[in-house]
Amino acid sequence: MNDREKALIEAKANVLKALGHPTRLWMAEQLAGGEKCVCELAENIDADFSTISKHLSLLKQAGVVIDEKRGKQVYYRLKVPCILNFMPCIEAVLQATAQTHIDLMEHKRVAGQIDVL
Amino acid sequence: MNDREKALIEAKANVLKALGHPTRLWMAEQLAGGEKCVCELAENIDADFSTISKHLSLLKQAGVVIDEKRGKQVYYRLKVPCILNFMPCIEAVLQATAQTHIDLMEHKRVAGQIDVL
DNA sequence: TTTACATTTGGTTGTTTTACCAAATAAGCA
DNA sequence: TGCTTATTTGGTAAAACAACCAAATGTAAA
Repeated sequence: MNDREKALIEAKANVLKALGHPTRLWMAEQLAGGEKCVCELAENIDADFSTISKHLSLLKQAGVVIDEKRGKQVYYRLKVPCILNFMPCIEAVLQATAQTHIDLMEHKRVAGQIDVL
Repeated sequence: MNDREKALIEAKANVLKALGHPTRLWMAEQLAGGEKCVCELAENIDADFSTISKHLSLLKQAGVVIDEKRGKQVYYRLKVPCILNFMPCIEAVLQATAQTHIDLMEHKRVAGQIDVL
């Protein structure tokens, strides 16, 4: 792997990492419905304003959102809306995992191993 | 946001976080081409075997991959192949960011501000 | 049944992330 | 102008992460 490839994969990982936090992912999902100001987002997040601001700034620096100040408020919106197209697939991962757990449990029952635990 | 929604968003963020590391993202991309054993992946990664193993185990715990031991080797594969479908969109984010930088620089030139920096 | 190989686990350390508080900044309004 | 509201920035402590080394495990082959 050469330097260019390495830089590319790092950049991509960085975008995914930005979305890899519950608060930030939630924010991105909210913004999929259109731009919101910080205060609107904050209404539904139980965290300090400064924390919220830092999450937004991280999303911005990762290139996921852009901000625009209008009057007293700052509005954020998704820079590239496709960013949430893959949620169905992420959910499929979760479902596959859940199914694995169910299968495991059912095997246990079949084998009668629950009783001995 | 209720508990169930909270748990769901945390689970989804966890999958994204798992992919949000260059080594792990690279591994996932490799596995998109079919299963590989640890040693095959390791060939192209400059890190301790134990580090590699831990990255794989994190991907597994996030539900992104599954492993199977065959003989002396352990083979990993993507559990839900769609997981990489969104790379084009991630790349679009990077490109949008790059474009912003280019625009910024061009404005600077137009305004002749480079000289005064 | 030793020996060698492939991989994982446990422990440690340095780095990064996250959250909070307090203080700074920026804009509109009295 | 001075006040209030909206948001960001700086500092700090606690938690999580990533990498390494050494040691353990499981499997195959000698």
